[in-house]
Amino acid sequence: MLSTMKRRQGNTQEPKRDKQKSMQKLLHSVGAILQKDGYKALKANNIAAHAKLDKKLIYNYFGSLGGLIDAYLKKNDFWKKTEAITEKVPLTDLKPDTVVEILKGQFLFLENSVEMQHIILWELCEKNPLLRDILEERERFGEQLFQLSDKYFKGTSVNFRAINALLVSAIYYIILHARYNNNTICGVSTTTEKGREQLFKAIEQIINWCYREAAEERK
Amino acid sequence: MLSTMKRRQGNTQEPKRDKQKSMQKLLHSVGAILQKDGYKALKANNIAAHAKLDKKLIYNYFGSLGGLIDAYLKKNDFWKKTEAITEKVPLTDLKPDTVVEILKGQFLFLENSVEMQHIILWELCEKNPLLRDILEERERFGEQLFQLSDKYFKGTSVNFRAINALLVSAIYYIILHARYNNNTICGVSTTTEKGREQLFKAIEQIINWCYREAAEERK
DNA sequence: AATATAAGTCACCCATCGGTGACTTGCGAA
DNA sequence: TTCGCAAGTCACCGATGGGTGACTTATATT
Repeated sequence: MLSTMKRRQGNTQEPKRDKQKSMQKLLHSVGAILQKDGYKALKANNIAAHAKLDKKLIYNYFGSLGGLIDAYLKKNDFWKKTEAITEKVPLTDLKPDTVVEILKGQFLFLENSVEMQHIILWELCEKNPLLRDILEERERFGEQLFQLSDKYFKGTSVNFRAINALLVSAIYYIILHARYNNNTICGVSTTTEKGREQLFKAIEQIINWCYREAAEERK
Repeated sequence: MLSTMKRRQGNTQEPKRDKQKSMQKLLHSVGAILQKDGYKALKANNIAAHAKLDKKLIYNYFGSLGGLIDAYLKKNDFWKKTEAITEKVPLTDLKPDTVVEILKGQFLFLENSVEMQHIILWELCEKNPLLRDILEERERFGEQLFQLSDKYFKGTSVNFRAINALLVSAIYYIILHARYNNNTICGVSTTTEKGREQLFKAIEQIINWCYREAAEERK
């Protein structure tokens, strides 16, 4: 006992057989593969090879391939990643500029997060209760934001939630579309800086129209 | 010779070995499977089983599984299916109501065409030159429409193409999303009649804002 | 009726998939 | 130092994937 303690503390070498570390490696490999090749590449052989472990360990530790992937999805709260966007903006009011900033932030975040793209694509392609949980969490967070905007639109003809649903959906589709099809949508390039500016400006305009319309009706 | 002719004409039975018919069967099965189970189910064994033919014929007639699928995509001009939506509307002018009708039509058509949903999903998931061709054809057709709207928006701050790019993208995403996730987006249900009405109204409002803004700026 | 050829059938190849039983080996406790 | 057990290895399973060689059979021509 003393000898093993000594050896562990004496040199920095870690034990070669560490269940916890192996589990972490597998979970990490799920994320890496998801990011690199998408959810379709999440195969037992792939993951084990990436983690440089035997695939048997997937079944020893997580029961099944699905168990490992579920564990990965549970561990990483993806909605929190999107929540981080709104950390800089104040959460007391929801002025037009703030809304536009949040939507732009969503666009830029999603554009840079290949992993998030794959998860959204995954949600569109397959029925998975865990993926639905992620979506519902995201909805709950969004609802908090919308409650701040209610004072502007209550009693007006502007359905601010519906308009944002359209804009958020548009952002999602456009980014997914741009992954493999670098052509245009309605003549607007989705991959160039110029096209993105056009889209941003359109979003800004729509949001401003919402607030203007609501203000006019309330006069 | 006479005997065979007689047999063919005498009874209505067709020859059992008909290359053209077998090819048609295979092509038709591609469509049927695509509609029923999506592009992921387009396997050689599946298609052959559905057509009640040996899978060898796929390779005899089309060279490969990909060749068969490509032949199917070439045969069916999918953009023409979406074009049919606009057949009822006049193509001389593009008033707000007409644009709204076209967008609503896109929504309803896509909602009912499972095959089209699968093709759009396919476009998002995989790189395929033939699928890109379909998209480009669709773009060319859309551009014809937008040229009719230029007189309203030229020289104004309204980028009508960008706003329509957002709305069309939103429609696509919302319908794909609704396939497996019957929850809400930004609090708006995507599967109920009520939610759809909210979205339609929002689309209508945005389009009207475009024309109003352009008219005001031109005064 | 005989025959050449195209149409269609069938068994089989190899790669990959998720998953497992039986084995070996390193670690920690006594 | 010994020893039990968990950690890890490895060969292998059945199912399924795309694809093919060699065979049989129907059909049109002579």
